[in-house]
Amino acid sequence: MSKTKDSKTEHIILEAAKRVFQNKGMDGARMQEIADEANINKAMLHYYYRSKQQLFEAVFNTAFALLAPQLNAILNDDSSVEVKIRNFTKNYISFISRHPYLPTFIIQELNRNPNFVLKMKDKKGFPNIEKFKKQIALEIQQGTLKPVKGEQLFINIMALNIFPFVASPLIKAFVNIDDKAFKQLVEDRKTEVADFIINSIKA
Amino acid sequence: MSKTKDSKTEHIILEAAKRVFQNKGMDGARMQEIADEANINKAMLHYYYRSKQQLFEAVFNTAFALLAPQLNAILNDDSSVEVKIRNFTKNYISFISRHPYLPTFIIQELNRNPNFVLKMKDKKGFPNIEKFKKQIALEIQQGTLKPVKGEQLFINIMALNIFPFVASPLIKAFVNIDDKAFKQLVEDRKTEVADFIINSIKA
DNA sequence: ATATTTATTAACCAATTGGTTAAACTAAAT
DNA sequence: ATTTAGTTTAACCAATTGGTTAATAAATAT
Repeated sequence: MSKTKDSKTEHIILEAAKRVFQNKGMDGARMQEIADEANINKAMLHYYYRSKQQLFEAVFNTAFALLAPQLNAILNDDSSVEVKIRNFTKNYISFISRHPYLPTFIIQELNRNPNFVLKMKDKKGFPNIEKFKKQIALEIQQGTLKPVKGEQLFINIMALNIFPFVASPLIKAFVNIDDKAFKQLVEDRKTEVADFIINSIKA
Repeated sequence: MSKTKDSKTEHIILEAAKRVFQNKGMDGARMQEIADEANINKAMLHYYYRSKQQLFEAVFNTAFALLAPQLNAILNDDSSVEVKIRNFTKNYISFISRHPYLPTFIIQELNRNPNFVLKMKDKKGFPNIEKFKKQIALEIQQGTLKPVKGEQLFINIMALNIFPFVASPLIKAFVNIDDKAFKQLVEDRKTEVADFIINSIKA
């Protein structure tokens, strides 16, 4: 941490901005709405964050900083692939249930501005897949896993865990269930998804 | 088809609107930009579609109408689960490669306005999961499939097929590959994903 | 040919939006 | 006590945006 300042107002603004950007996106969000949400004069937003763009980036960065360690858990942890997948699935679904807006927000904004992710890649703590790939190759060689490419397995794990949250309105409609049933279904996935993956790749 | 009209201009506008809405979304799109894209006066947009909202809905409906039959393929086709999954995966990935904007657009806009999907549910042709659930239950009983809930399997199939397209900027960054390598990776998934699923559920 | 309906355009408009400014208020430093 | 620096506000501003209008051009019907 470089800034010891972090005035109370600054923090209140960031929290309000988080809530508004989260479900309106950059384009849909209005500075006035953020100000109202923070019970504060609109000029304060510019006083602390200069522009909408900079306020947005502050929100995006904190959101991403929250998500990245979750992914690093599965990429860099030292336990066996099976244990990692079981832990990750349970933890990740539990994590997202507490921040359901997160993946949608990040994915949506990265699609809007794909070169935005490049700035992130340099920062330390940015998820890197290399160690995971080596581990997969090793376990295949040891005979505990069927042959599978690390990249593809990683994508599958991400897809199975994240997709239901990103596409929740679609899923609710197709499967024809209400919010409560959806919540239960997601809860079930904490073990369901891990079993599904392990079943597929275990030798 | 009710309208034999469909003037040429009307069609040009819809195509232009598709392109703009597709990568800017409802909030980010500008009527003037759509007009420019169509090489036409902005007033024409209102002449044919009255409002931005109605033009958007026209675009959304055509997009959804394109996607729905793809999903019905796996839900209502009569072949075995294994065959269906193999066919669907290959066809769907090939389909989306031709319309890479589609799933992101639909998911993004449904998240922006979740009750929008309710209007869709009434229309015939809206994907329904019931038949698929019965088929899964039957094959489990016959001993060709391991026990698995139809809803969860359906979600897994959707997730594995759709997610890479929705989260492509994120995946490219994590797996550290460029557009070309990503394209190859997606191409590989035409068989990869089917194998992954079948491996997991086959008794 | 002429009237009438349909298509198209340029100019305009009111509302919204991100951002600024100058003045006022507050708290800390002298 | 008073200067000083930081904080907050109301009012304002220029640009943008979705949408309208009135006039014109093109096609269709009579």
